[in-house]
Amino acid sequence: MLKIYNSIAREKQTFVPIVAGKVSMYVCGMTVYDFCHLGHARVMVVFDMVNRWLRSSGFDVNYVRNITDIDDKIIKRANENGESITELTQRFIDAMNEDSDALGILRPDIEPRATAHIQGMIDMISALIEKGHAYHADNGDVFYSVNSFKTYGKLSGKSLEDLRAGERVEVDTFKRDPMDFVLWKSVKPNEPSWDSPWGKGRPGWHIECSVMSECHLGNHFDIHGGGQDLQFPHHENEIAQSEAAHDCTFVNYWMHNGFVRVDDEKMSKSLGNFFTIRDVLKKYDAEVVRFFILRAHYRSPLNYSDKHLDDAKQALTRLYTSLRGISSDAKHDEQDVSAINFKAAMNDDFNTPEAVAVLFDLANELNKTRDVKVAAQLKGLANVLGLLNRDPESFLQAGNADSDDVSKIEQLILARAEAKQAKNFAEADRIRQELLADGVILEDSPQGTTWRRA
RNA sequence: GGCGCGAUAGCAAAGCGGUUAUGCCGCGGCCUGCAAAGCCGUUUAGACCAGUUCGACUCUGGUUCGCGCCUCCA
Repeated sequence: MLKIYNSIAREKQTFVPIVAGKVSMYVCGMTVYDFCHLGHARVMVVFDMVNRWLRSSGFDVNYVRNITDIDDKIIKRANENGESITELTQRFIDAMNEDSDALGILRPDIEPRATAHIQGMIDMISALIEKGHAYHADNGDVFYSVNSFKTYGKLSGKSLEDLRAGERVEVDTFKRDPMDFVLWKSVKPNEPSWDSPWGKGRPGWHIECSVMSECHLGNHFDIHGGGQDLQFPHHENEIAQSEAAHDCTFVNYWMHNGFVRVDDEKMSKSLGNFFTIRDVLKKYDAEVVRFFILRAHYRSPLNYSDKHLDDAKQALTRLYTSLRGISSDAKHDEQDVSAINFKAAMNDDFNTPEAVAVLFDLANELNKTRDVKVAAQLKGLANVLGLLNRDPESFLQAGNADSDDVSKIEQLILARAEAKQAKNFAEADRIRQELLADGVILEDSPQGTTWRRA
């Protein structure tokens, strides 16, 4: 029985899908005006893990992750770069896909783009106006009237009074209430626009997700995910829009992943303390990054530093080392105690740290027994998390741009073998040290010498 | 100011009202020409103060500290 921590209920709840055996899941994806950073990596990896676990539990999953390809920052960046919005967004969609592929993320079933759903947004906004939930203001914008939605604030636990009392509510004279948010922005010079009943303009941010989820998953679906920072106002506003437009519950389970932090502060664009995925991948193997994310619980904060990545690398190396020299398939036995423990952990709100601990228990058992069945168990369970898919040697020997090339390493190993043969241990040790200085560790065994990178 | 989350060993990170989490690091041993890896053993816990209980890291209350949201953000 899968339990999910439901943000809107603030507790773990047993997951019951709307349609037995099927799961409809929508995750807020990227705004494509720049490279993805580690915070984005976390959302992608976390919901990829959720997607994989649901599928391996037998659910027929329909996973939708949107792409926001029109918004203020995109327009601004395109103008700065002197390129078209289409060029800019396509460039960063391509980059996002490269990063996501590197991290071993399965593509969502559908990746809708906001600009392909303008008509749907116009339709929903019209419906909201008709029902008295939105109004066309004097400045030409269309606003959502938060007062018209009695349960506004139920997701984030905020009340309109408290929000209005907050210090940071910006005053906009065209709004009926300071908390009203924009559904449609009237056109401004040098901005893209679409025709609408309210004149030329473009959509506000929140409406796209209400429309794209409706289009691909219907008015009412199972899981909606995203980073914690989207809980308010984005997801709160989505609920207001969708539930007002459809008169039914929008989403059954809300999932929010925790932040990636740097020095105990949230990694974010505005703070400027972010690391792009591609920069991190220059230094660390993508699987190490994936493992680093998965060994923490998805709702916990995750501190990023080289030290923590190094630690994750060491740990993952232990798993791969245990698999060295054993060829097995990646099929696990569901009845084995390890699979039972793994499943219990994953079904407890996707407790990947505990699931990963099961992998280490198996690695220990494998090191002792060298049993092919244990190897298959380890690989099979790890694969559910998108880990340990590679040949161990290729992981252990993977280098980067400035690594020594393999032929040089093999030559030195050969020379060392000769020295050892001649009992010239001083020379043998000298070669070992020489390679070690270049980050190459040699390991002698009765079958010969193997190597890996530190 | 309003709302919420957290505090676990040297570092990271989970479960659990009483029984080894797990990984890295450290230490001792086995193994090795020497190493590395591995195996065996082992040192470090539960911010603070009360309360509940036969028994609390785990439940309750308070204190302190940290973080997040309330503005674009994954």
